[in-house]
Amino acid sequence: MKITYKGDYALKAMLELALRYEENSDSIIPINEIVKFGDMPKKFLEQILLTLVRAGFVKSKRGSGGGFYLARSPKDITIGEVIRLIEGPIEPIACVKEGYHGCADVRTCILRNVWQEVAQGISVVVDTITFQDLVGRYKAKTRSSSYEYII
Amino acid sequence: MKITYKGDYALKAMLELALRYEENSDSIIPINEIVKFGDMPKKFLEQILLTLVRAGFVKSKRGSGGGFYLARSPKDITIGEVIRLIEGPIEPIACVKEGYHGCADVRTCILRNVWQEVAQGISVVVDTITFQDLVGRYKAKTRSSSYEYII
DNA sequence: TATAATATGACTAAGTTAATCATATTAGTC
DNA sequence: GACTAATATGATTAACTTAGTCATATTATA
Repeated sequence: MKITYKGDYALKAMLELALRYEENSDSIIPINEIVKFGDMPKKFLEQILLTLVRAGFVKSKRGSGGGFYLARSPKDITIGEVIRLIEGPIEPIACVKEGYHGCADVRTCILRNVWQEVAQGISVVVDTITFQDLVGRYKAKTRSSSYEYII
Repeated sequence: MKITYKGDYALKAMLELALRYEENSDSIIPINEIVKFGDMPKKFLEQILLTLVRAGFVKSKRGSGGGFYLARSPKDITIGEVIRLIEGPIEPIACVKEGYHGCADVRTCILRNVWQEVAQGISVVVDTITFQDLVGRYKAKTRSSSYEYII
């Protein structure tokens, strides 16, 4: 039931871009700034951002003055989409065969149903939270209790 | 968000023991019988059963005529307990420091909250389903649609 | 043209998973 | 009491994944 650092980094990077999108939807964020807040290895983050770019969540601009920015509004991107991109399906176990109809054995089948229910439980959370929501949470937290914010 | 084969095997073995417990709570099941239904490598399953024994879910009897059996009634064991034993905490990311109060950075903290919500969603499923429930599902399936059962 | 930035592919160390192998121990059965 | 069927346990391993690093190419701006 684990998420990898890759997924954690991807969400943190997206959150940073979403925060900047809020300020100014045209601003381009160099990777160094994302690294600065997220405490992530730069080269690893490059790979992750490349994946996000290819999937159409993020756009990039090369050359000096270049960087990354959200391709869509934060309110139109759920964290579930990003998690699935980086981590694969949220179902704990995928059925091995494509286009299968029922499992070979009832015992196996019953456990598959459980995994589907677990996936449902996860989906309810991650497919309803958008990056807009996270930005909102961020603002609420920094406004109401900024003294908790340790640099 | 994956479960490993180890966890899947553990649940399948427990389900088998629960089915047998239903029939006769005193019966001892040799590992070969568990293997037969679960399509699991025997030696790997031995390791898993040993973990289940040490954790108190299962008891074993050595020697000829020996085998494994549930230590408690299936209605008193949730699948969440077994999942946690084999896979570790269901929280997708554990907070690094013990006894921490708040995260070092608000962005990180917000994502931690999301993981907690995901864990909650998983918990609602796995901590309410007992092996008794799985036995019930098994019976319902084999009764109502036994023709789907392919050997 | 120099430079600041991303793009991309190849490579790698460390850890995890899913086992296997060898051997010890135990408890019935003949 | 020897034999055998079974679990107990530790050591080892192949394959895979994770979390990176390294080297180099490309691009755009100043």
